[in-house]
Parts: sequence; C-alpha cells; structure tokens
Amino acid sequence: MSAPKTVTIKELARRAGVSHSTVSRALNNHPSVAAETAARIQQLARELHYVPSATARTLKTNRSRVLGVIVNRIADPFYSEVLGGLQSVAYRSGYSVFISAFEYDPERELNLMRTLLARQVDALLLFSSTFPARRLEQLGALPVPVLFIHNRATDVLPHSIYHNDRSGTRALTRHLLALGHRRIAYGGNVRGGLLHQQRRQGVVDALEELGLALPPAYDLLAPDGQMRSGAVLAEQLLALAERPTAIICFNDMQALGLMQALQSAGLRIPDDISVAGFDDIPLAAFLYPSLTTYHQPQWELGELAAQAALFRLGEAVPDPRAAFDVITLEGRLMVRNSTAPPPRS
Amino acid sequence: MSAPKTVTIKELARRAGVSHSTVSRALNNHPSVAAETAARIQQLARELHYVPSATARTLKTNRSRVLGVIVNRIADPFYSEVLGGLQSVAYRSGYSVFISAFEYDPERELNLMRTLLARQVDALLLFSSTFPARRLEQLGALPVPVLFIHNRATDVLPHSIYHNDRSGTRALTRHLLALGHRRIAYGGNVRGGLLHQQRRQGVVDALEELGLALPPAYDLLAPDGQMRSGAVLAEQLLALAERPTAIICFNDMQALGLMQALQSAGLRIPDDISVAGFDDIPLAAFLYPSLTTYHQPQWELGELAAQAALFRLGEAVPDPRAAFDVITLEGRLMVRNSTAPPPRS
DNA sequence: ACGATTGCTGCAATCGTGTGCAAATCTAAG
DNA sequence: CTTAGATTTGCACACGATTGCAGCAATCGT
Repeated sequence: MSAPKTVTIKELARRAGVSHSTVSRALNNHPSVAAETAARIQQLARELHYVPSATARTLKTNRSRVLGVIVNRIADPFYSEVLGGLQSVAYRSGYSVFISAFEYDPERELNLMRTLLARQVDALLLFSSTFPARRLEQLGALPVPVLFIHNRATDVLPHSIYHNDRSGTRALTRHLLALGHRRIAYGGNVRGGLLHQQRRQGVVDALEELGLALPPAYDLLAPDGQMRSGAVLAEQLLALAERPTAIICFNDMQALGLMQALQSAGLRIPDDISVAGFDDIPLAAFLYPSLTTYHQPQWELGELAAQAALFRLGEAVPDPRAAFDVITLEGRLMVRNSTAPPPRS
Repeated sequence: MSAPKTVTIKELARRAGVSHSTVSRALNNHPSVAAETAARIQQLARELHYVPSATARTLKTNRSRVLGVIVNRIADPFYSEVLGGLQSVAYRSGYSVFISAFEYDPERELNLMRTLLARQVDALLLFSSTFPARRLEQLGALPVPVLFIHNRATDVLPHSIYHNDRSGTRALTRHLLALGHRRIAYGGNVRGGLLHQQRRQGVVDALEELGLALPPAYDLLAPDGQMRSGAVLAEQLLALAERPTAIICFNDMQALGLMQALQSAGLRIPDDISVAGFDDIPLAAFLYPSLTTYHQPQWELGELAAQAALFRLGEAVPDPRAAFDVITLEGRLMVRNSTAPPPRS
C-alpha cells in the first residue's frame, strides 16, 4: 500500500504558507479571502487530493447532509424500487443515505433508529414503521425531522406520506364484481397494521355498495406480506367448503406466493380462481399469469419522500407536494391476466 | 416540537457531578472507574436518553463503523438481494452502510467514491465497478481498504470477489447442446467489461468442445444489462436470415426483456426458441416461462462481501473465505422451462 | 506511624473543521 | 507623511468525544 496519510486542512495550510482558517475560507468561497489566494489554495488542494473531512464538518456545523432510511427489507422489490428513487434525489442534492432494514423486528427497528440518530443524520425516513408514536418517546426528544411513509401504526403523525389504500382495494373489488364475482376473499396481513385495515376496508366498501358483506370465512389473515404468506393463504383457501372465486391479496408478494401454491395444487389462474395483488411491483407484469393489481408509483414515492425530507431541511426541491404535512398518493388499477370472470359451474 | 437540545457527555457529567472523562470511561466500561460510579452514570444516561455522538467518536478514533457501498442500480433485483445480505451482516457487527448507485455513469461513480471517502467510511465496497485501477489514482492514496466485487475492469486487483462466469455460461451452453441445439447465440453487454468477456468465452469454450464456433452473426451486443437491452437483442435476432434456435443472455434482466419482446412478436418460448439467462434473480422462477439460468448466490455474496470488508478491519467473522485476497464463488445450473429441444423444422 | 501501592478521578490535549473578532496590511485621500 | 478606511489574514475557541498522565485519597505492609 502507499502512504495512507490523509491530507488535512492544516497540512494544506502549511504548504500554502497561510493559516488553516484562511484555507477553510478559501475552500468555502468565503468573500473575505483574496481572489488570487483562494485560487492558489484551491489549486493546491486539487494537487494534493485534499478531501475535507465530512465528519469534522458535521461535528462543527451540526449538519451532516445524510438521510437515514429504515425499511422493512431492502431485497423486497417494492422497497428496492423506492430506495432507488430516494437515493437518486438525495444524490442530486449532495446527500448520502444510510439504508437499513429491520426485517419485521420492532426491536431491531428501534435499534436502527438509535444508531442512525447517533450518527447524526439530518432526517429520518421510516418506511412501514410499526411504531406507535408513543414508543418514539423512548428515544427522547428527537433532534431531527422524522418522516413516516406508509406508517402502519394507527396514530396520526405530523410528517407522513400515505397511499390511498382504501380506494385501491375498492377499485380492485369493483373490478372483480364487474366481472361477475360474488364470492370474493381478502388475504390480510397480521403485521400490516393500518395498511391492512385500510385495504381490507376498501374491499368491504365495494361489497357493501352491492349490499354484500365480507363473510368471516373469506376474511383471511396471513402472518406478513412476504411470499411465504401466500402459501399460508393457499392452504386456508383450499380447506374451505365453498371456495371463493376470487381473492385480493395484501400485496403482490403475497399474491405471487399464493399463485404459485395454487398452481402447484392444480388450480388454473384465472380460470378456476382470480387473484389480485397490490403495489404493482416491477415483476407483476411478467408473472404467469401477469398480475392484476393496484399500481403504487414506487420510484416516485422514493423521490417524493427524499424531497419531503430535504424540504424540511431547507433545501430547494422541485415537487411542491414536498411541502405538505401529509401527502397522500393516488395509484391506479392495473388489469392484467390473473383476473377473469368466475367459472361457470 | 419539544426542546431539541441533544444531551452531550458534558451535560451528563454536570448532572452526575463528575468530569466528562469519567463519564466517557464509565460508558465504555473502562476498568479504572468505580463500579458504583459507572452504574450510576449509566443509569443517568439511560434516563436522559443520552446518545453518544458517533461523529465525534469517529473524529477522535478515526474509525466510523460505516461501510460505503456503491452499486450500479439499487432497484436491480440482483443488487437489492446482495444489499440485503450485506446490510444484514453489517448490522450484526454494529456497522451501518452508505448505499449509493452510480446508474451506469463512471463520472458519478468517481463522485460517489469521493463523497464516501470524505465521510470517512472504514471500507469501500465497489460492485460491478468499471474502474481500471489506474483511474483510482485520481483519488490519491486510499486511506481505507477497497474491495471490488464483480469488477468489470480487466485489471487484477488486490481484494476482490469474482464469480465463475466462464464455467457458468459453459454449463448453460452444454445444456443447450445436449438438448440438440447447434445454432446458439450469445447476447453480450457493451458495458459488461470483464464479465462480458468471461461469459462470452464460456459459450465459445463449450462450442469448441464439439468443434463448433460462435458465428459473428450470433455474437450479439446489447448496450447494457437492463431489460430494454433485451428488446434490442430481439430486434437483431428477428432480422437474421437464419435465426438461432437458442440464445444465452448476459443476465436475467436482459433475458426477461428479450422474452417479452420475442413473445409479443409472436414467437413461443421455448417451442420456437430457447432462452437462457444468468444470475438467477429471485423472479426468474416465476416468469413465464420460468427461466433457465445460472445461479449466483446473491444474498450470500452480499454477506461474504461484508465479511471480507469486516475482516480487513480486524473484526471477527464466521466465514473463513473472508480472509482470502481473491474469492471466487461457484454457481449452479438451473434448468427451467425456457429451454427445450430445438424445433423440428 | 509512615511511605508505598493501588484505585479512582480530573486536567488537558487532540481529532479536522468553522467562525467571531482582533490584528495586520494595503489603498488612497488630505 | 499621516491616517482613516477597506481589505485580508491569523488567533483562539468551539463542536463532542477519547486518552495519557498526574493528582489525590484510601488501603496495605512493616
């Protein structure tokens, strides 16, 4: 290896024959430093590959230009898409992002928040947090803005971004009703919190419009929003005396697992049973059969979340919605091949 | 909001009636502090929600417990899976990760490296970097270990993790040959660098075993490894006078785009043409038809990369391979439904 | 009872940067 | 040539933590 001596502002000052204060000002284009001195110092800085220590700067200025992000799972196609948009906006404004996953573990989520706060992030972005605002008090007075995106706890929170889940599943249910389905099930998510409640309610809404109800036997619950939960749903579904002709899942991942399990049990989709998801993850269009679902703009959600955070930090951002206290995004129905009229029998 | 006054070590010292040095030692379980004093201070720290400033600690100790990671695209299913494993290992050792994407832009990649170094990460992990080692000199003497994973530049680098690409495509090609295919194409990647060369070579190897060659007309090149490149390949393929009966793509994303384009052009897969990918991204099994591909252990790759970095930093890690200078991972052939014997005609 | 040892705590310097204020230099006018 | 004013630079402290060293009190040995 070569000499790992990092060149500091003092070293630079020594070589330039000025004090380190002058160097600091020169590099930050402070007006009170002579133009030629500044140019000379900047030139020297380039030659020596000087990189200012963001750490020291953060310590001094109390601003790190770092966003802390906590999601459920990075590898989840939904979140990875969101993170892409988020990081991209952050980059443009010169921010970096800590990304961490709590993997369905509230303990870990709290831990991660502590860590990120200790690292002095300028803002905290919590996706699908299961935290009731009350538990946040465990962290003391929060020194930075905290944004909740798709919050699952049922509190009303100051800065948050929601998605119109209820009208989403309502649209999906109407679509199925229009196809002629009358026996429609909903596959819930125990850990879904508010998201689960809203999505379930949308189904109930649409059924009620036709004077129908969601029978308890069709009001299902899976342990989470991952693929394996789809298999759990399939089991419950196959055990029913009178099987539904259609099912709306909590999200696409669940639907994916469900379709796979149903297909390997010999059922044909959509001929024997229609399946719908929620989110429209990028692969939804490429499944077999391609998945009818409700589209959430994921990349855009990430961009918006980043902008909302940056706005709170006084940065200029293009999207005017970033200034809102509570943002609600609208999605749209994506009809594909996993839904069709119910079987004749 | 409540008072955003962050409680510092001095404040804590004042309230406890000791000096801040004692507080520091008490919190770090330094042996030379009286047990009861330590207990009292720790108790107080908890009550006041004291969080030590990682920034200050980093400045003083010159260790941040942060890994800097640069990938091509976060939203790419391959990388998001890798990042999941990586972050998970990092978390267990108390490390945080900066994750950033250079989106196929070398300029941006260099920029990100600068930023992460300025932020004093303890190690830098570069995935699919296009950097020749020479260009790294632009950054001066690197003060931290840099690991290259799936490096695309053709230099030999000190710390790196590779995948056995060549034997991967060789296995895929043999599989197709065994099915009876003789007209086999390869869909390359202009920006694939070393990865592209190796994968292409594997195809050539297997063909040569039977005394065959890869004809120039079947030696294709797409602009990158994303879906849209699959469409480009499809166009080239359909324009050929004598169409190949099978094609091996640079990676799964390309294969995905290709299949879609071919199908919407009326071709049936695998009846009319067999398609194979590379990587085995999680959705490969759920495509229609499910994709024959070469499996790379993505989550494990992320875990291993993190461990290799942590090992360089003197941390204890479970996987002994982490100590190797150069690690090569082996994959395995995944035969699914996108490949079949060639059409009779 | 007295010096030596041990155990605990505080002082002060340091990491690399930013910044208020004083000091030094320069410019130009009287 | 003197001096006021403008311009440029340096001194010194601060941010929040870690750590070598010195100091002080308590305990021990003889």
